[in-house]
Amino acid sequence: MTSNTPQVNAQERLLTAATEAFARDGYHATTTRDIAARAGMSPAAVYVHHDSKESLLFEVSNAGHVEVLRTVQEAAKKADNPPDRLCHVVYDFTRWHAENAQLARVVQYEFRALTEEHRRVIGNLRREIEAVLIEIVQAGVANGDFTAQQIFEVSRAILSLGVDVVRWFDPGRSAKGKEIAELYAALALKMVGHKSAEA
Amino acid sequence: MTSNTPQVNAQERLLTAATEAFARDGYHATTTRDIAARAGMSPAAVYVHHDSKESLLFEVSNAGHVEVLRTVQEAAKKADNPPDRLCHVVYDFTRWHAENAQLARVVQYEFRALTEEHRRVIGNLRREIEAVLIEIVQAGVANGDFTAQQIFEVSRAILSLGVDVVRWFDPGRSAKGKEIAELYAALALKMVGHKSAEA
DNA sequence: TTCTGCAGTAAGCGCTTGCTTAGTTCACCA
DNA sequence: TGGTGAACTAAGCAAGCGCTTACTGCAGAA
Repeated sequence: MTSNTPQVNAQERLLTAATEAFARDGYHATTTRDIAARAGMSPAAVYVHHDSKESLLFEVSNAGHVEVLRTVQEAAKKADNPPDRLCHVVYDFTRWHAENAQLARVVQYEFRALTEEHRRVIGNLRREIEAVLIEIVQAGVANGDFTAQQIFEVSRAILSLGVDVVRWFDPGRSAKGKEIAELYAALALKMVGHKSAEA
Repeated sequence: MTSNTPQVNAQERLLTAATEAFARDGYHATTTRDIAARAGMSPAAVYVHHDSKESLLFEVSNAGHVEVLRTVQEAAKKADNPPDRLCHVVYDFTRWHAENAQLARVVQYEFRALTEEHRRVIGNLRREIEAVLIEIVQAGVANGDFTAQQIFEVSRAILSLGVDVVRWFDPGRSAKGKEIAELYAALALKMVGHKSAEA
């Protein structure tokens, strides 16, 4: 790849640059000049492809949330009994947050920087993501696999584990994402009161 | 209290104003003019009492972390067997995050806005807070109360529950802090593999 | 060869930022 | 009464912000 060959198109390069910058410094501490420099362009080039700094954030956040939703929805299809479905969802959810640390950081920490309208869109995606987990816990309680009393609260607590990974995870120094994901899947089973979840 | 009577001294008023503003908008989106206005002063008055915007953040963050550390240390003294100590620590830690939502938000979300030097100070406090939990889990595993294999990882996961409360907790609409704290204490017992933790 | 339109830039506008300066007010004390 | 120091402010500076404008270079169509 020679110096003049663009690696990918400019729009995609800007989204990658924005993700890196927002993850590193946070939305408000990132300048449009930072983003442009990371993408190898002049500050004005940002506005050739995107309406505003906030719309750049929205595109990143939206893409990230869609990825998470798709990830948990597909995980939920990997088994048909609640305990195994729960394990797959928690495992994939957690692993996604560890292995996509930068994007995950933007997804989880920059919600409040969005405009009210964009917050509504992202809020709906978040509710869909939660719903996948809640539905599994409900099914497990209904058929006697789980003994949890407070379905919504326990579901949210399980998601908290994965979400909080982005706060402390360090790709270099932490355990591998797979290992954390495996542990959290096992913890999730215990939290919902799965029969054989005490080892 | 008449119009001219200051409610508390100016320095304290500024810290309260900063906490509110940082919690609402985040550090980088808060202006020193916001803070001054909330404290009922001119923008310049901030600098009579504090060196910089960042030092204001540090004072708030430091005070918050010290409160958390004291809270968990005192909770750990409320019992002498690991299961009860774990319950007290998780209960008080979680409840603190719910009932001090604004301060907790600054504590958990603005760490990266601190200077490197201040991050070191706060980092040490965070390690002390974690250590209280880890010590209890270790003691419980040592004496056979708990069966957890990965002590550090499980301890951090338990803290994640309380930390993540600040992301979704809404004093008006969520359940009471006490109820969440009680649930999380029970979940913590299950997570460490406490014998009678399956209900 | 001329025209069209898109990608990109240099320059900079209007505004806001954190913070400073020079000055005022006022309680307190010798 | 006059002096001192602390609390506070009006005004504003230098720098940086998001974003715009007016322009250039160039690939492809006519």
